[in-house]
Amino acid sequence: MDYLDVKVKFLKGFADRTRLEILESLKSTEKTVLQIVDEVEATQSNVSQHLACLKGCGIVNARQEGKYIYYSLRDDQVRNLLTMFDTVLGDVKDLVAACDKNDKCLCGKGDLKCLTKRKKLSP
Amino acid sequence: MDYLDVKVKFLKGFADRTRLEILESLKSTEKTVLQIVDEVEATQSNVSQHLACLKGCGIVNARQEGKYIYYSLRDDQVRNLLTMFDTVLGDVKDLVAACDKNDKCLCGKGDLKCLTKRKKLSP
DNA sequence: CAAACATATTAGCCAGCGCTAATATAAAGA
DNA sequence: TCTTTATATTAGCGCTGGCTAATATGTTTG
Repeated sequence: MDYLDVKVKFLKGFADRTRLEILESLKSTEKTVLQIVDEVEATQSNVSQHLACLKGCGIVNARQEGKYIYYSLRDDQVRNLLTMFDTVLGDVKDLVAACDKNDKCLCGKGDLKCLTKRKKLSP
Repeated sequence: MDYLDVKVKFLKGFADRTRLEILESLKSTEKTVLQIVDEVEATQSNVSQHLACLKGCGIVNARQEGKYIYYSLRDDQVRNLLTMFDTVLGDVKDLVAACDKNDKCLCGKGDLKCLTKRKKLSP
């Protein structure tokens, strides 16, 4: 696993809707798994898996206290990165949102091949 | 497609090895598709697809000049983001690289379920 | 116009990974 | 110890999306 692989893994850590919701909820303060489950639209199992993923990607930390496990953003660098995502998106979000017209991939679930769809619609 | 979907799409744009290589090669100056193909380990078709993707994600710009199309990083915000990735990774890259031991997902190609593998190894 | 060059598009394959449902582990309290 | 509460793990399904190979589109030049 070379440096680029590590970078890809790290970035994939952010590139998921549920994980972004979890990170958003951790921005203010550390939280237990159940607290996160309450704030996010996902099951306990699902949240646990995403937290394991975020931890493995170096994005969050875990701290055990009795029967609770508190998760938090790893450090201020990660917090800054999250903020920067929003800053950069401010400029381009409208362009990026115009999915069906310009591009073909990463359009999210159920919408994969915009081009394919377009062709099938106009025979 | 709400704001979170847009954010996910934008971040997915960065979360691929080939695309990161392309972006790295565009960091210095704008380039044509063939110039990029030369610098990156990928076919022309593959690079074209990734460029379409990066453009749709608002990460790169395209500028036609005669029969050539020059691609470049969208703006300095994107450039800063790329730099910041490396900065943040500096702290955690060793931890993130230790994949097989701690976590189960986003380990890159061919290594998907580390836990499953671990169980199969110890019966 | 035809040939050559540059880039984009398409279909199809298959691995990655997010989700659910069920089960396991672990800590705390009765 | 037995039960309850908190979290983690596993298997398996299904969609996503990256890759290849072939073809199409577009632009320049002879």
